[in-house]
Amino acid sequence: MIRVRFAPSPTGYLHVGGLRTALYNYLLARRHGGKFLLRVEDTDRTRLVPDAVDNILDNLRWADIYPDEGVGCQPEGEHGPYTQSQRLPIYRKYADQLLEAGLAYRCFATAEELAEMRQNHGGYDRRYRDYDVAEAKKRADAGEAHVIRMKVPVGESLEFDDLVRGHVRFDSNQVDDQVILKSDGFPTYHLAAVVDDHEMEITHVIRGEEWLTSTPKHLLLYRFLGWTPPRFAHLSLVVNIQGKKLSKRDGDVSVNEYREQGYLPAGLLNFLALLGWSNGDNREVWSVSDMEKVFALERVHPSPAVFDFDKLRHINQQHLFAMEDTAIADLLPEWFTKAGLPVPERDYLVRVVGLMKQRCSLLPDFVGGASYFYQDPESFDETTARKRWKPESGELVREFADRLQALPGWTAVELEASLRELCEARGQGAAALIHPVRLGVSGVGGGPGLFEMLEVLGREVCVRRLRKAAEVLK
RNA sequence: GGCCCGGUGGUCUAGUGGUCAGGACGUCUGCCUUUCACGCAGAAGAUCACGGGUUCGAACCCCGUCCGGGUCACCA
Repeated sequence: MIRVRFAPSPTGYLHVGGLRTALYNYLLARRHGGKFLLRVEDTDRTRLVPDAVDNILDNLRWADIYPDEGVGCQPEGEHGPYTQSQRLPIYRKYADQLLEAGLAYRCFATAEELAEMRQNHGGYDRRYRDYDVAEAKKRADAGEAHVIRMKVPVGESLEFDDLVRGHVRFDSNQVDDQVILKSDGFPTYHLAAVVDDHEMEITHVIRGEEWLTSTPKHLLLYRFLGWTPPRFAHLSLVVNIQGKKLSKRDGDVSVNEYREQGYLPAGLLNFLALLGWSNGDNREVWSVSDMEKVFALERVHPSPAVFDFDKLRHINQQHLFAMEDTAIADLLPEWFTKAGLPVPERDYLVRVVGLMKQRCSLLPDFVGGASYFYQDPESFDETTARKRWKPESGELVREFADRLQALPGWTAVELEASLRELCEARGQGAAALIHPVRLGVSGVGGGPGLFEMLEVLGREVCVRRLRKAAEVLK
């Protein structure tokens, strides 16, 4: 049984790169009928962000890639607790075990000493590695602050087969005697992750490339503890156009921001999946449930990927196009509320969606980008007015408004017939009225087919707006 | 700087010895249309980072170089 985990640290909000990592983990679990767990790695008390866990949970729920086990589940599961700060005795136990086995040692170097070592010879000089054990214990028992470091063997080759990068080899001489238990009694990432991954029976560790170089330490820890390591898959980073790790300076990096801009979770997820994964068949539009059926780490490739906003928008639009008008309409009320507009009646909204769908790529496009369906235009686009509003337009529009007032039916077909009839009677081409009417009724030069638009808008609204436009424009 | 990973049009990618190097986004052109968009048709855009090999034949295999990134914390 495959068991994978997404293990964010609550030092900030969920990042798009984090969501991609979570997605790949989730997909692998689904593909093989395994379990996807969520573990919170909060061992750094200095960087904790109070509502980070809530944010991560909330965004995962939004994306619908919710864990099967762990934080956020009710109950959490049998391998808990899944929050590292609640597992301190466990880490302590293993640290002690390593101490007793002589695979780790107490180190009393102060922050000042370490800073000096870094300056002078570029790293910890292992000064306590061979320090007398009894003496060290005595100092520790006396309450002296210290950390526990792992005793990394000298001159060994540490290698493993990464599922996305292939064979990777490190020289143990490059690995420092990593701190595994801090002086505050909390474990570092290295110990905590290894212990938890083992105890939680994780089979595949899928994480970002930034962890690649610490994998040899983890391998050593597994060996020291007598455990079999899981398989590893190191994902490339999501980078900006300059090739650097995507950061706040590059714009929107937290999932929240995409959510607030009105991207569909399906669109964001699809786009993120494509940043490093492809099925090899030229298909690009995928639902999560379709990806679940075919996802394979072998098809994830190792080079970094640039986050391309245009492509994201396009993928999102594809998902929008694939949705039923009613389903889109169901998502819209909150966007009206956000825009400070009353929520239109549902049937009306569904009709608007039908007309606007091809013209929208984000949810708020149906609101702000179609405002004339909900409010009379406050102004008329100047460029369009200059181009389309002729001296005789006012009179023509006024006449058309009168006709609409009296028109027996109100279908697009009847509206069109009426307009063309009037134009013919006045010796004008239809365009002479079509464009001014569009401008008058919507305030802008583009939009859905005019007659469908008038039909949806309704008689009263059209007549009112046209009369107003004929007055205002000249 | 040491170590590690990466390198196919601007971007995401397909491709593991023989194809005109395929697809998508974006860009441009045309068609459609009452407009915008969608859609359709087409175009431009790649010395497959570079240099050596191996081979009858390399984007694909080997070596070197360059460039980019990651990592070297009592952060994850």
